[in-house]
Parts: sequence; C-alpha cells; structure tokens
Amino acid sequence: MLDVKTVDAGLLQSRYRLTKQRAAVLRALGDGTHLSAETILERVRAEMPGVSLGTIYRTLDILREIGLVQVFSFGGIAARYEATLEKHHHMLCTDCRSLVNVRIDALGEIARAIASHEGYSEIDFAMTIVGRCAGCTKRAVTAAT
Amino acid sequence: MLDVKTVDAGLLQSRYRLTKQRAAVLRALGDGTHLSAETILERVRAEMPGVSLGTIYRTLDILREIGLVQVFSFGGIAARYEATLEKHHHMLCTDCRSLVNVRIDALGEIARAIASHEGYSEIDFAMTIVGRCAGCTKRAVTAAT
DNA sequence: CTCTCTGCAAAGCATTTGCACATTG
DNA sequence: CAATGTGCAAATGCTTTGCAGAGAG
Repeated sequence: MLDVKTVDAGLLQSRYRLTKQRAAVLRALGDGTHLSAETILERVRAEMPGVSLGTIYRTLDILREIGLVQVFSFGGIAARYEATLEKHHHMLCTDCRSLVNVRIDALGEIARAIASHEGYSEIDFAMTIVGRCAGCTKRAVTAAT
Repeated sequence: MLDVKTVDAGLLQSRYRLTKQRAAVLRALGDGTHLSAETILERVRAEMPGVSLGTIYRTLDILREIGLVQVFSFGGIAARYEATLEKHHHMLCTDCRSLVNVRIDALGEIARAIASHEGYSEIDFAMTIVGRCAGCTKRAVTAAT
C-alpha cells in the first residue's frame, strides 16, 4: 500500500491538494485491489457520507495522472482502479469477472521492439489474459455432470 | 476480406439469416478496418438509408459471436470492429486514436503458460501497445519548436 | 403461419461536466 | 484573498432493449 508521504509528495509536486476526500479514496484503495468507482464510493462514504461519485472520478483521475493508481478497463466492464507503482498485467475471468495481477517481464522488450520499429514513441502496453479461472472451471465441470 | 460463402455458412450454422442489412454491414467492414459502430452506420446508410444503429450493434454482435468479426475496446474509446479471422494484437495512438494491427506470435506461448499455471481454462489474450504514432510524434516535435 | 429481423424510441450504464458554494494555503 | 476542490444534478457517449410491424422460409 502507498504511504501518505509518497502520496503527499506526488500531489504537491503537481498543483493538487491532499484533501480529506482524496485521502479517503486512497485508504479505500489501500486494502483492496481492482475496485470499481462505485465500490470505492461505498467505502469512502462509510467513513465520510456525502461524498459524490463525481469527486471519486475526479480523484481517481488525478491519482492516475500522477502515477499512483493504475486503471484497468476492458470492453464494456466498468473500469477497475488499483493503487500500485508496479508494472503488471491482468488475467480476467469471463465468468465471475475476477481480476488477477500477473507480472510478465518478457513483454516490455517485445512491446518496445515492435513499437519502435513502427516509429511509436512514449510507449505503454497492456496484456490481458481472458479465460475461466480455476474456481469457475471447477464449478462449470461439476454443473455439467 | 471475408467472402459471402464464409459468412453465409457461418450464419446458417447458427439460426441466423443473411439479411440485406447484415450483408451491408459486412460490406462496410470489408474494405476498412477498425471501424466504430457509428462509422459503419454511415457507410451502410450510404447504400441503404433508414438502417438503425440498433441493427448495426445487433449485427456486429452476431458476427462476433460466430467469429467473423473481432472487437477492440479499450478504456473509454468507442469499440472498433474488424472483419478478420486472424489472431492479432493492436497498437493504439493516444493522440489521433489510430489503431494498427500487429502480429506477435511469441505471446501465445507466454500467455498459455501463465494461464495454465494459475488454473485458467479457455484462454484468450490481448495485448495493446499504447503510444504516439510516428506521424503524431513528428507533429508534436514540430509544434514544440 | 411461424420465427426471425428491423426501425424507432426509450432506457441503461459508466463517466464527465457546469455551476455555486466550501475549503485550502 | 486567490486558487483549488466539492456536491449536486444534468449532460454525455456508447450500447442495449422493448415493442409493434415487416420480412423470410
């Protein structure tokens, strides 16, 4: 989890302030990963009622901008937010929609080689593996019997 | 481009009919790739006014279901549709939002290894490289001078 | 004649935005 | 005080859906 110092430093470097709402969003993100804006709102409201969804989105966008949170969005599913500094990829279950982080170190080299070959600059890349997780696979097999 | 035989066979295998509208959607997709539903609508209406956006979406969904079109969707951008049977990945320009296909054969093995290690079944995977294309990079550099 | 398809318009969902007021440094 | 942040509600953009009539086998 991100500590307050890192966050504060990040915000201050830009012109942003560390308000109660923003701190609450970070706290909400802290102990869980891959939360939707809606879920984050619920968590934040638990300790600070009256916070609006708009503020959640605005905060998440700032945090993404300064690099403290990463966003995962994939066809039609509401975006999921995660407070982390580590580059990683995702594995998504098509049944239960659970999301798991995976590190795939080999990708960086591959992606950069392809991108620079095509003249692309300021590269980022994201790999998403889509399938049926172990739990859902077992459930599906059992149900079929 | 997909020929009518392939399409018709695909549709007939399921309970779907090859209507004029569906044929028009396929024709619209044929010579261009990565079209949004809105663009497809324009093209279809050029030869068949009165077609509705709902029909476009319904058709695209059927074509995806039977495997004749692939959908690319990425955070906040309208989905792009492409009529192709070949597995591939994408490179997206953050400035002009152009989309380019890339084949990265090495990924299959990597993805399958990771997925099966975690117990995932029925795997698919998608890599998206995000950056600034050659054209936009040049333009940005020129603008900065 | 039955089943599938279509256009239309309305609804849905996630996200963004305008505005007046509150808060911060 | 000047700049930034907030809640609220309305607006947006993309996509889906219900329905009644049209078309296909």
